[in-house]
Amino acid sequence: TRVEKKLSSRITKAGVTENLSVDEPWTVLTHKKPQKGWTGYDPKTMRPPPVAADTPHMKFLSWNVNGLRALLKLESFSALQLAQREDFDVLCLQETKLQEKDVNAIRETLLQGYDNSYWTCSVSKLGYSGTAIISRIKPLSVRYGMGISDHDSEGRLVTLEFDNFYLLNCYVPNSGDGLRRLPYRIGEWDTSLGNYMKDLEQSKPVILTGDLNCAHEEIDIFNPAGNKRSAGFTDEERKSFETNFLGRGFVDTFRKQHPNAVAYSYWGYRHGGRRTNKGWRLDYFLVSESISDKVHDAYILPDVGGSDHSPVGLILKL
Amino acid sequence: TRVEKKLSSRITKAGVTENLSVDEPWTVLTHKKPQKGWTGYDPKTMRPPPVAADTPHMKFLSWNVNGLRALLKLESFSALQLAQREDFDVLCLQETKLQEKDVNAIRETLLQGYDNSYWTCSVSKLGYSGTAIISRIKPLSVRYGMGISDHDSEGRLVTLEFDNFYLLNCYVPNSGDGLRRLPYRIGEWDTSLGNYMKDLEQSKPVILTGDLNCAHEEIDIFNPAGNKRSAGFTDEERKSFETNFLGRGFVDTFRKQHPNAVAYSYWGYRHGGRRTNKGWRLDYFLVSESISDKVHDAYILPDVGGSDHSPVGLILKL
DNA sequence: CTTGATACG
DNA sequence: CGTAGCAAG
Repeated sequence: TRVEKKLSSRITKAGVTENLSVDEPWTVLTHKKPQKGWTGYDPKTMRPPPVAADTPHMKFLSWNVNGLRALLKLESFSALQLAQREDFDVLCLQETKLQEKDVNAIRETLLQGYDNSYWTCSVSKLGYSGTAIISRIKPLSVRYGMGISDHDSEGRLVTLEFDNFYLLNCYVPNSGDGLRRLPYRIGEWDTSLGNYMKDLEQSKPVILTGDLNCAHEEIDIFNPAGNKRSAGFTDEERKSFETNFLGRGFVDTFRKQHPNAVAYSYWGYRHGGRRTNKGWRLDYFLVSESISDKVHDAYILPDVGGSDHSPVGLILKL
Repeated sequence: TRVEKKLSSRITKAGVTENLSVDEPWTVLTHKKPQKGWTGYDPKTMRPPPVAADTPHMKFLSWNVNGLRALLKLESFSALQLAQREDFDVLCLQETKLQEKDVNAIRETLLQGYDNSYWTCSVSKLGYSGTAIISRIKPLSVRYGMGISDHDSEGRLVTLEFDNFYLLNCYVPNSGDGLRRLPYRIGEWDTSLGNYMKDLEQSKPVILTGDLNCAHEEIDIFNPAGNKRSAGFTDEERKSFETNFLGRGFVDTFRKQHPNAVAYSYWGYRHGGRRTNKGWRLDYFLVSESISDKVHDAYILPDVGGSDHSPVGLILKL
């Protein structure tokens, strides 16, 4: 079964593998061309420019892996190689789909050099949702969930406290087929999360990363008109995104850095979305306004395969 | 997904493929050596001796395919090649795991030259059980089930009437984990099936083939001592096999032909059973005593892969 | 289309 | 270990 998986990945995801070949998705990008004063990442390598050697900074990667065990079975994927190539300090994962009983075995083998890892699993539905933060640096404190039992049974949120900020890794509930969960998502989850972030912000700036399950604007989705009633692009979710996050002082770092970039972080498996770049930008780094000018770059790594999402990155000057 | 399946089959089932390479399973066989007057099949090719050109006969193959759609996806499997190689007149399948809605598409593409096919599916549990008979010759009549509604909802039995016999293709209920279904299996199914066969026998001889889910004697299983409480080798099932079938005048054709052959037709996937020949003989051709001397040969084709069972064969002189 | 849990073998 | 249906995305 291992071998089978690995071969299939090679076959079906050819070109979106570890060798960083620049594939379709990027060719239709309309990033601003690099120009004098450009701070964005290189549209050819899709990697950010180096940070000056004397500038203290931290590098974050955030990735909805759509099942961590499946990812780790892929021959085309190596966590170690990803770490060496991207050199992140902190890795945030969403949709690990792990059960509590599987966490220990995985945490110990996943990544050497990142000895601080914090995992949360859905206790209501096994093998569903699940998030984790894996860090080189030991945080000052850890919190699982937001302290509201209605929102904390699906392993969707981990908060780490560092010296200069809180880092929140979140997998926002999908509104689901027929938008059955839209009321919960908008009326309860998003508002509670916004409140929780504002609470934390009273002591330190906040970074929220993860799959926020909302493509904010038309530029963030391949077919805006056709998806007005699709989970993740309803007016309600987009409005909620603005009201609860942007309107409360959190900055969409990628969009701020790359105002005109058509760049996606998710491509559904269903209709060859990745091949045809029928994507959505659902994965974010939002930061408190007070630290938004410390962003060296926010970026997306669409060449990293193994999931229906690609990782997104943030480099923050300290 | 197609490609994936096919590759995996090549890899995991190497050696048990279409090229008829004689693999492990057979090397420990203790068939009687071919000798003067030997009528059994060649232990090297595992195929029966030819029938004299002027002897009218029919050739039957019977196979628990463990999911027909999965089998047909395998690159290593071709129904046409199987038909050409084995030249059967009638093919009986068990555990097709088809739903009614999938039958038509499959029946039309499965085998040219075998235009008479009769399919039955479980209506109680979708994708469970299911049997079929595929024939060159058009039968005189067809019957699905045995006319007892308690036993007819899982698509386990098809009866075809030919000129000189009834052919029953059956997938006997597995007694299940913890032997939870043993009482039903013994007390209801086996007895009802025996009665049904005796009823039919009043008009014509009967042939029963299929996965009878019982290894009759110690010789029919790799580890008799360790499986005394395993479904398929309990004393209750073995006794029922004798009482309801052998004791009522139906002959185990393979065992009659090859009294000392250690030969299996099933190897569980769970512990590399096929590789190590940890097998069971669960698949049979039983025939009415009145035609038991018309058996040219009964045999097993352990070199045919793609399922946890191998096909079994019968050649009957007419 | 893909993951994972579950039933069944 | 493997097939299949199911929920979920």
